[in-house]
Amino acid sequence: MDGSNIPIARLTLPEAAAERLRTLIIEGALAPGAKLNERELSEQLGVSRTPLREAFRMLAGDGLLVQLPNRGTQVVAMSREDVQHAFEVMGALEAFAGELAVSRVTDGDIADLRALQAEMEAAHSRHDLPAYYQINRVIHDRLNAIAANPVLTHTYRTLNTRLHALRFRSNLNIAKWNQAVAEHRDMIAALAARDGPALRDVLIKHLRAKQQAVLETMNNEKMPGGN
Amino acid sequence: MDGSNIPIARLTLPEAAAERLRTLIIEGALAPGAKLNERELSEQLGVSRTPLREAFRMLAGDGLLVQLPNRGTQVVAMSREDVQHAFEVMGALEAFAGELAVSRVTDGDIADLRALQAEMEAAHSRHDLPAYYQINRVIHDRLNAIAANPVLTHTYRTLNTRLHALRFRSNLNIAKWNQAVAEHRDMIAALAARDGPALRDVLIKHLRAKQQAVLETMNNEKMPGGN
DNA sequence: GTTTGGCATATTGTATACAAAATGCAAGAC
DNA sequence: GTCTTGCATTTTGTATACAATATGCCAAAC
Repeated sequence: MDGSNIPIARLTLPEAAAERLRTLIIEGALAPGAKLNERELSEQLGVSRTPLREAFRMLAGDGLLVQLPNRGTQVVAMSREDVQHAFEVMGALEAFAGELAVSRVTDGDIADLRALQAEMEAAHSRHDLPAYYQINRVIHDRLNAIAANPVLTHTYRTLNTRLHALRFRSNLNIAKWNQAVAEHRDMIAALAARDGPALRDVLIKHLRAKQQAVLETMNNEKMPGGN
Repeated sequence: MDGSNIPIARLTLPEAAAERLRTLIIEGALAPGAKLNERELSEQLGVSRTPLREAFRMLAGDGLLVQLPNRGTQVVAMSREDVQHAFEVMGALEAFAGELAVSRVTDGDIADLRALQAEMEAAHSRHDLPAYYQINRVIHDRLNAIAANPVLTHTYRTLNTRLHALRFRSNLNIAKWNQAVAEHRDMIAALAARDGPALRDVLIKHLRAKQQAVLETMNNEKMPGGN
């Protein structure tokens, strides 16, 4: 016996509801700050309020929702400061992932990453933004996988999701895009050279650029001083 | 008007239940791996199953409980690897907190920390372990406060709670205790000197020592290879 | 005109009832 | 004796009913 200890996935209603809500939030169908009416939403999702409320608790734990006692639940609306703080922590986490990756990376991993990098550059040169984002995500996930620390991966993922909830197709102008691709090249080079400190620097710089782009998007969308 | 936007605290039942459970888990009254029967526990806590289940969801999000669909909820039982991974991430987070703190610390902060350090050394020299732990916690919280990044603080706290759940009054022998106190001295010195890299090193070393102590405790308590 | 108080309504919080699934045991087959 | 099968029981999952709280409106007071 031993079916690999992985029972076939059967989502419970709260989990399914949470999954659905997560998507709605990230895609922006549920806007930041939006108040969620339990009865209404439960009817829309076709579940009763009980599992929906459990879904709320899960997403609140992930920082995607905010719950106020007796006043309901709303989609989190991150302030400029929140975004700054989150990106700072992301930077620290990814830098650490880089360090771990340096100590564990194999030549095979590097070959894989180089292949992905080539794909990314192809997407870049044909100006295919969606494909670029897609590969970008794969590369960062891959780095985390090489670091081989599930706690780190989970923490990173949770924070990243919260940031995605800003539906930040950030205004990535050509100059920034070029820079990002170049940083990715540096990243793989540092990893291939097993140069931890260099990788740290690249990753932190990379994250800071992303942060900058998102903050600029926020500035364009809402008035300064706003929430 | 502005009552500082802080409404007077009125805990809802799920929150109160979660709080209580958290304490029970950390104090070890609910042992790692223990299965939690909903009906039984709800009767013991004097609430119905509905709010208790919401409490379960919250604590699962914090990583203190594990929920298996249709098989109930149990207290998390961290493996050796889990502990290693968690400590690694804690180290990265605390090192980053140190960096931030260096850039923001005031002379007043340092005076406060020196006072706390003196208290800690007093507790150390009269072999008062509980007092030592208490002050130790205050100091680390203080460092986080100086870093002034709420996202970082929250992430750190969550992880730290999970580790506390190991009920690790780790076997802190005299040599290790001496070393820990010395590291704290170095920590404050590096902070006072505004030396970020030095503080990083001290904090990571400090965390590694803690990790070591906890892992040794685990080795003594259970058989190797075990969960 | 502004503020206060009270009521009607809407919404969240909690308990309970019912449904579905898992568990354990016992009887039968081999 | 061991393995399977089916049933009774327990436990978790979900819906719904009821309670408590918040919200919004309107009237009355100043």
